[in-house]
Amino acid sequence: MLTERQLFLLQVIIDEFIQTAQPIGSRAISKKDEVTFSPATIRNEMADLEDLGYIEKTHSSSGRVPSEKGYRFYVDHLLSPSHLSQAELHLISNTFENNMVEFEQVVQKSAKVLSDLTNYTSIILGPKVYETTLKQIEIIQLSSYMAVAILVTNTGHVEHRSFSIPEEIKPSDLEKLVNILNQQLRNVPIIQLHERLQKEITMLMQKYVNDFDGAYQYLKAALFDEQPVQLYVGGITNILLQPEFKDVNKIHSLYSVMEQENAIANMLRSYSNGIHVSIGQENVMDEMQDCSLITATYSLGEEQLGTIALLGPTRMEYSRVISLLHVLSKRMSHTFDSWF
Amino acid sequence: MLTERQLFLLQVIIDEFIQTAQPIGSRAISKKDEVTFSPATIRNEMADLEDLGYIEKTHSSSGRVPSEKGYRFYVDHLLSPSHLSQAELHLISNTFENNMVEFEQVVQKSAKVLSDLTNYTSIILGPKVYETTLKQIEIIQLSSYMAVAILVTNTGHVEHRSFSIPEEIKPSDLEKLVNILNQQLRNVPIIQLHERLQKEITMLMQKYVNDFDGAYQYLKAALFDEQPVQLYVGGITNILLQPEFKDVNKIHSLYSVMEQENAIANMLRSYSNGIHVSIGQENVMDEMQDCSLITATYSLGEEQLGTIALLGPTRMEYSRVISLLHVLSKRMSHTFDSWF
DNA sequence: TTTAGCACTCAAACAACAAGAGTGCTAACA
DNA sequence: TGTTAGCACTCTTGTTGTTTGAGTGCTAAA
Repeated sequence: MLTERQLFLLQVIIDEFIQTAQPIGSRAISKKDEVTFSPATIRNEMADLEDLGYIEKTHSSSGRVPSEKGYRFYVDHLLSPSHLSQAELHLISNTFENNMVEFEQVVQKSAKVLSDLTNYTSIILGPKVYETTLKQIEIIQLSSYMAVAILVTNTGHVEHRSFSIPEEIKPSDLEKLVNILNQQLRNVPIIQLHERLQKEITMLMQKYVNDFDGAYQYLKAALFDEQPVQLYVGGITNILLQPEFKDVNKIHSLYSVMEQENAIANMLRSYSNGIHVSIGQENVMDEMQDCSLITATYSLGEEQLGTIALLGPTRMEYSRVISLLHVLSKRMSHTFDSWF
Repeated sequence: MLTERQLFLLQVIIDEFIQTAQPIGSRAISKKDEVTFSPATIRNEMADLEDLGYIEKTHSSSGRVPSEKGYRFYVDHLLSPSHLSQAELHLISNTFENNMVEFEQVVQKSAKVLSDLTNYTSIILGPKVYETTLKQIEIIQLSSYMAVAILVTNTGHVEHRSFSIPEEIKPSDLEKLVNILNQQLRNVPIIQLHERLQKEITMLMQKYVNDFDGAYQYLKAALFDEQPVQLYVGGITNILLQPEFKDVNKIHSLYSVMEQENAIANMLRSYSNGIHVSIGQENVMDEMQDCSLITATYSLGEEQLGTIALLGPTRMEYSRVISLLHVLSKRMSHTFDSWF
């Protein structure tokens, strides 16, 4: 168990290191106003904290630096909730007052405001469409052999896909098909579309639509193939401002993994409700083991829609970032709720 | 005027430097099989080439490095068209044989194949929608106070925008409005939409639709506000592999400017038909003055649609990149032509 | 005109050294 | 018994000097 004084010193060391990125020495600590005891005492305590694994030396006669275990303890036990400044709250409010009416817009602006306020990199996983329901399907013919299929969900999400129409299929067939699809599938959850289509509607359609099989084959690919994940990244260059990323190789490996949107998306999806902090080696992705990742979720009603995250060095302003994510995820959820 | 031998030496120096990124000395050149004269002779010639400004020394006793004037001369007069390898052509063919049916898909895959083949960064400006014509407008009501407007062009491009409906407007009004819009505006070039709407149709609409002014105000914002530019970037991390970008500050300034999509898009738009090479200081953007940018255009019929570009260090494989852009821009144009 | 020879220059790598920040330990102190 | 002053020791950082090697320019001979 740590003594009061050790807790205090650990907090001072981590707070200081987060600000300066420099190893902290006993003399520097003793100079602080809040500190009443001498460098020698501090050295003794620091030796103990080091034995316990909370801080480390970069070399045998250097000052101390928080270890990952130290950050973990700090996040779990020492964090005082930081209150955001008026200016920060104002900036967030401004972003959301801008009368936004689209998911994409909200998510994109949130990513921007997060990265602007923190100087870290924000990653937001766009709202998943699975739980939404179908509002309408449209097929619009562009030429005799091309058409675009459009699918609208109850949340105003629009998917579209162009496809080529085989010659055998007449426009009238296509029209009938769309009518049937809309009649039968309206308000069906997107995730059930494919199944419902195969089980219940195939028979019906074959009866009314000539060459249903041909049409269906094309339409299926156009409408129900899996859609690309939507990942919004803000302030990717902020990483370059951090002194821990002076090395081009580090930057390269981190940026490379950021390009793999699917992997990032899956990783983000794996976090449940609430705020999660992954420090250094705790991260699943190897390339992020010099970083900390803080995640939160946003939702529509009870339904968790997506994840917002901030990526920075392990020397992160945990307190501020957590408060910010808290405010922003609430704000996003609130905005979405207000629409429906 | 340069002598034959000077031309030859300039070519050798630039070719060699493009491969190695190291200053080239007289001895290294003399060792090449094609070179029959001695290091001393080469030194004399190099001194002349330096006086003329085509090559430079990095310090007083170093080997020579091409100057920007040297690259410019190389590109204008010395470039031998490189023939692409079977493997390269194959990779491009594979990309395009994948039965693509959408602009976005073609552009995105092209960006990827370009960056993969070159290890530079590809930037593609998405097809402009101005010259396309309106195929159809749809308005789909999501709830009593929200709707999504969808606009489809003859090229299968889909724009959509959610908007909130003021209470005064009845669904029936909305429906009438859409009908009139479709009747009057079908096949009108997108760029003329706004003007046509104001000049010719306002009167008609006011007659049939209650509270037209209210509805129009909302719809206008939803449909006709300027759309965000579409910029596709491939292989942004490739820049980090180049030895000239070991410095984090350089990377930061370049990446920062790449984030300003509008500025990049405008810059790319300013290039006319054909292939253009901007070397170092020739670039309009300050942040790119250590880079070379090579641009080409793609089109639909006679209509220039967009720009594809490659960004790399001034020490770029000009010959190969130009050949590649040539092939790819043709291939893209061809694909689009085949659709319409 | 070309080339061999040679003196000269500069960057890069390395060692030696001083300064400074910080530590651990011991002994004295409250 | 916990705290602190004092001191020897360690390691990084910055400076300076040296060596090595690649490359140049110039001169004189072929």
